[in-house]
Amino acid sequence: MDDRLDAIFSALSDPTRRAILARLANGKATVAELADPFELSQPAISKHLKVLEQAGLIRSGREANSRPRILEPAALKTIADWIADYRRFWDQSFDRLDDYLSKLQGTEND
Amino acid sequence: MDDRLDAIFSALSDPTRRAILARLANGKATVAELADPFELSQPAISKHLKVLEQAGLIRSGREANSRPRILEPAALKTIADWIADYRRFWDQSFDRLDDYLSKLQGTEND
DNA sequence: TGGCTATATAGCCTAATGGTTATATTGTGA
DNA sequence: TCACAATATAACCATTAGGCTATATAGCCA
Repeated sequence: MDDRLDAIFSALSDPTRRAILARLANGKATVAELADPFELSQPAISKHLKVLEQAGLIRSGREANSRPRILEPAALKTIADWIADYRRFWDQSFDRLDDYLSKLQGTEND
Repeated sequence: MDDRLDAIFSALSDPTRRAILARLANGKATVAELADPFELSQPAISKHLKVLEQAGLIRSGREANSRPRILEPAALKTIADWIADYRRFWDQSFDRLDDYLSKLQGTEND
């Protein structure tokens, strides 16, 4: 688990990779499409994609001639959960919020 | 802002540094106390602390002969906010939750 | 099948990271 | 003030990361 957190946080520590994730939040995209906004070489982008994929933040698809990437939200949830343990330090209303969530699960989520 | 995110995510990508934060979640601690659980040299810990401090995740105090560290939650909130933009991808009840938060701000937070 | 398109891999370079030991700095208290 | 305790800094080393160019691979289509 420590290793997963290492990989995910490390992957997110690069602005190019975060920008790639932001792009993928709008839907799947090919490597060429993902590379387009940057002044980096294609291999550099492929490397970034490999880092993201190994961290579990994205997945590769298969479509005709291309290998489109899609977002893999579970990895982001992993670190969101990690951060949640610290939430009480900055969010005073967190306890009430947590109560609400429990109720929501019990009453509406069926 | 990109630079801040870089620094914070990068600081969090190391398990030693995350363990240090976890320790500081229980309250302030001296460098010696923070170093104790690890088999690392004292300078190695000081380096980690410097990384955490430069990322804004901790602060140094001054107390007699020692320089105790304390948690600085704002930096964690910074990345929590970043992740929040992706929350919809894994949390279906997020929209309702968001509504609730707005109401909470308006009615109870005074 | 041959060539084009899309992407991946290899090999190289430089800079940054994380560790070490040795040493400097700073404050406390006898 | 002197010595010790707590911490920081310096100098060094090995590994990793992120970039590049050149080249390999894989699938589609004429």
